[in-house]
Amino acid sequence: MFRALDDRTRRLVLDELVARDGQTLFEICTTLVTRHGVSSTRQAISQHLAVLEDAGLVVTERRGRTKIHHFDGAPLATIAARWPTSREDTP
Amino acid sequence: MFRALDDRTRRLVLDELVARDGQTLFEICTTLVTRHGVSSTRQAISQHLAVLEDAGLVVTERRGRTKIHHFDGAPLATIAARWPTSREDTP
DNA sequence: TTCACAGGCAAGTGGTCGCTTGCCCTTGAG
DNA sequence: CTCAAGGGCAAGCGACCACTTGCCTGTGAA
Repeated sequence: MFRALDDRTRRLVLDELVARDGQTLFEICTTLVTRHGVSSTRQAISQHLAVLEDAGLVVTERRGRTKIHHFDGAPLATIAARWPTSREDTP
Repeated sequence: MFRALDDRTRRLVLDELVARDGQTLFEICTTLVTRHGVSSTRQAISQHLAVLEDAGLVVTERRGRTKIHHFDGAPLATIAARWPTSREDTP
């Protein structure tokens, strides 16, 4: 999961899915190109989505011949559970 | 900072600093070897600490000829600020 | 002052990552 | 049925990363 976050494009994909949940692959491609300055092939985005998916940050849902992508922030909780995020350890 | 988290050894270093704050380089090396199964050179750990330091996750403090390392979880807050960690977005 | 200790700098190397290219499979529309 | 749309699989390539090796710089103790 930490590897999934270590990429600017993947973080932008997460941003986009948080902004508009339930997008398809092509929608993500176009919004990434237009809104953010990302110019990548469809395959690149597809591989990024695969990494995000098996990191648990993105859950997919087949809908006919399209594939809907949803954001899931649950894995991020392991970060806050592992290290103290702020000054709350020994006050 | 995301790159700093994308490494098992660096995450273990953070664990060690959370467990016992204010260790030197050699202390971190020995505790990493004894407590966790890490076998790395001193140079490797030094480079890891450098990455963690300029990610802001570790702050150093020169004390004579030794260097004390402190953990700082403040940069982790940017993660929770950027994406919803749990189901709190649109309830 | 002298010397051992804690740490830093720099180059080289094997491995992994991100991206591209090319081809294929499944599904819904006509 | 026919065929184009949405997406997946796999190989190849360039670039970055983690680690090692070797040498060097300050600093405190004897």
